[in-house]
Amino acid sequence: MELNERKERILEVIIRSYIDTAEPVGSRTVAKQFKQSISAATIRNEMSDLEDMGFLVQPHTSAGRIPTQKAYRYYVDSIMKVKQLEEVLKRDIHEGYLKVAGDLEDIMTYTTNLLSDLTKYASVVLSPKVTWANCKHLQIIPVFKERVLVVVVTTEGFVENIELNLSKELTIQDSLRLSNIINSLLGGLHASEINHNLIDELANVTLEEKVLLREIVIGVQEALFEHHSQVMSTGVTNLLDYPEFADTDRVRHLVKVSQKKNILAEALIGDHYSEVLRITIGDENKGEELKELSLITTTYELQDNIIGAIGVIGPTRMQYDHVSSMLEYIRHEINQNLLKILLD
Amino acid sequence: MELNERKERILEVIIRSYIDTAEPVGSRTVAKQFKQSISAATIRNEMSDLEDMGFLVQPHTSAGRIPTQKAYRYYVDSIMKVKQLEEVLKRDIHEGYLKVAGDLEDIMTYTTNLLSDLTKYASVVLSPKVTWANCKHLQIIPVFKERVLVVVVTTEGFVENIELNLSKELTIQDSLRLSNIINSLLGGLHASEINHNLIDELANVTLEEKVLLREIVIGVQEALFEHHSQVMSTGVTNLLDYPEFADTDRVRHLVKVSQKKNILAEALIGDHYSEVLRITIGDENKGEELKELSLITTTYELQDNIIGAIGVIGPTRMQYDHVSSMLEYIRHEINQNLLKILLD
DNA sequence: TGTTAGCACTCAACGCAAAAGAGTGCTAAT
DNA sequence: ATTAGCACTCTTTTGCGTTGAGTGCTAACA
Repeated sequence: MELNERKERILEVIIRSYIDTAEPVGSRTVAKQFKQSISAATIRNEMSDLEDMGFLVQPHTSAGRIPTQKAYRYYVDSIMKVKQLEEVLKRDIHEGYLKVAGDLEDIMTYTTNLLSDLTKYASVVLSPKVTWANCKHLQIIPVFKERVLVVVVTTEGFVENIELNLSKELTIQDSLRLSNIINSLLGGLHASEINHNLIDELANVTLEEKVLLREIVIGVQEALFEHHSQVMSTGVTNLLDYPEFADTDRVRHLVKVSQKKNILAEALIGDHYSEVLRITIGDENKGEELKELSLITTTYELQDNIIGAIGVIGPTRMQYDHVSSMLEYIRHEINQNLLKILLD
Repeated sequence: MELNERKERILEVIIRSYIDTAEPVGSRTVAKQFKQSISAATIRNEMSDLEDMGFLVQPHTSAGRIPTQKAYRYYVDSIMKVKQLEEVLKRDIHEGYLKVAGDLEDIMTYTTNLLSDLTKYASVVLSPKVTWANCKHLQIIPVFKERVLVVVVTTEGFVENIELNLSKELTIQDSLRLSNIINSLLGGLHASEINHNLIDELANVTLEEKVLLREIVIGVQEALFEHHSQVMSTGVTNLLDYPEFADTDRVRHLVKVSQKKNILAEALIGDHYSEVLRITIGDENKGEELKELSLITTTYELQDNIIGAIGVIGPTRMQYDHVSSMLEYIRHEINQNLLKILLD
């Protein structure tokens, strides 16, 4: 749906104002922004049109108008421009990353806090998922009786712990030998090539060891498959400060959402087609729980593979432009930092 | 401060009623509980006395009275009796633990949920802290360049990961050899005996290896020292249902507290003198943030060492007796389960 | 002397109506 | 097509009497 220029400008003013104040916007307020070049009455007519077109609604007859989700969508698609972050801010952020560089977990926590601090909304960060396909090295450590700990290290240098119960208790020697067998396989082959049959055909390995190896490989594969990447989130308390979350029911709902890591993870994963930034507004969100919120997400990469995502959750009247710039830059910083870890 | 029997009974009725309803209690309400054996007027006199003594306050002249923190303290110390949990409930809880037995993390999450579900308050669980003193086995795994992962396994079968940056990159062989050296030390000595000097005096170890060993031991010790035990918490949303948290400011405050894991951890650790249960009411809490809440905590043990704590956070008008019974029994269950893991 | 009935008094809470205020839609003039 | 003017609508605020729960005091009573 295309709008003529004046309608578009009016819509923009209304959206901007509503994002700022959370108050319905009246024709006079809009007129003031136009410095008397158009009268309030004209704007009233235009606003009435915009309402008919589904861009605005009135909470009640004698109130101003507020933007609909359709309006936000139009704003995000056609009006808003994502600016570069100011240099000062960029520098500050960059310096922050310098301090945490090197440690993946630190980068992730720093990012989570940074996002919620700078945007004043809630932030979600999905840390890289360790997958069997990237497995480079593996270490088996006996913990207690038949229980062992398998530590998986990926080619990117990420680490994951998996606890398994085997059919037999291992000595330290056993565990070293088994680790060695798997690691020498990993040295020559790609992890995905290691399977059931391959283990059966190994030479110089007793039948008992084969059983254990199979238990371990399958156990690890299953665990990694089921294991979600870590979801970190902060800043729900930021959201509580906005008037739309003034009543207790909304708060309760919000707190519950923030605790359901899986909902957040799902929302963050979504489909990232070609665009870098993905913005979903209110109902556009998959989860029922996020219908009254907006989400802006982006991904981060290592060697052209998407390995995680970061995002910001806010009210539908979110500062889309500002948050977008922020995410774009922070995504860039993360990519740089991950690369640095890899090449260091 | 001692109260005569009648005052004590009146105070008890008022506290019970206020815990139930969160409404100020009037003389007539109390009189009804006494089945006309005392008149409302007499109770009014007694209540006036109790107010002078600091056990009751009036929100305003024409309202009933509500208990002060002093009253709750008196109730907890001198009136309340901690009953045994009903058998049915005990059985349910026990069966729940059977399902998660074996995995420490599962036990902890189950406990957290159980506590908040049963009490309808918020629960906090401090999982066992891995300390150097209990270190039984240790495994060094190269991750990337100079970065290594050290996996620590304690005598209790708990596991902790520590990432360190060493001064030199290790090969897999190096890391195995270094792990072996430390593990053979751990085999003969108690972990606390391993220090700087001991490493210097080792035979059959090159100077370079000694440097690395020192880096590792010190790095692990520092990391374990700084590493807090994990804090888990649920059920803040439960608290939002109570009328005392109806206004938004309180809610915001509450949500913020629940997110500050360190405050919760500190509150849980506290000083557990001789008593099993520790009850702190309102102002008695250390943190400024908990001044309007009450806390009941208890510890759990393994082989006579306190290794963690569990607790419930609620409004000051908390069901002290009920929560106490609950905690007492759950503590018992945890102890049993940990012992089972150890002996399994 | 301790207990109780009775009564005047206090004060939050509730309901209701009037007033204020913000904003619209319509009409008629430009 | 634009605009000024105005009646109309509906929320919000304010003020005010009413209600009701609960107290404290006094005087009578056991």
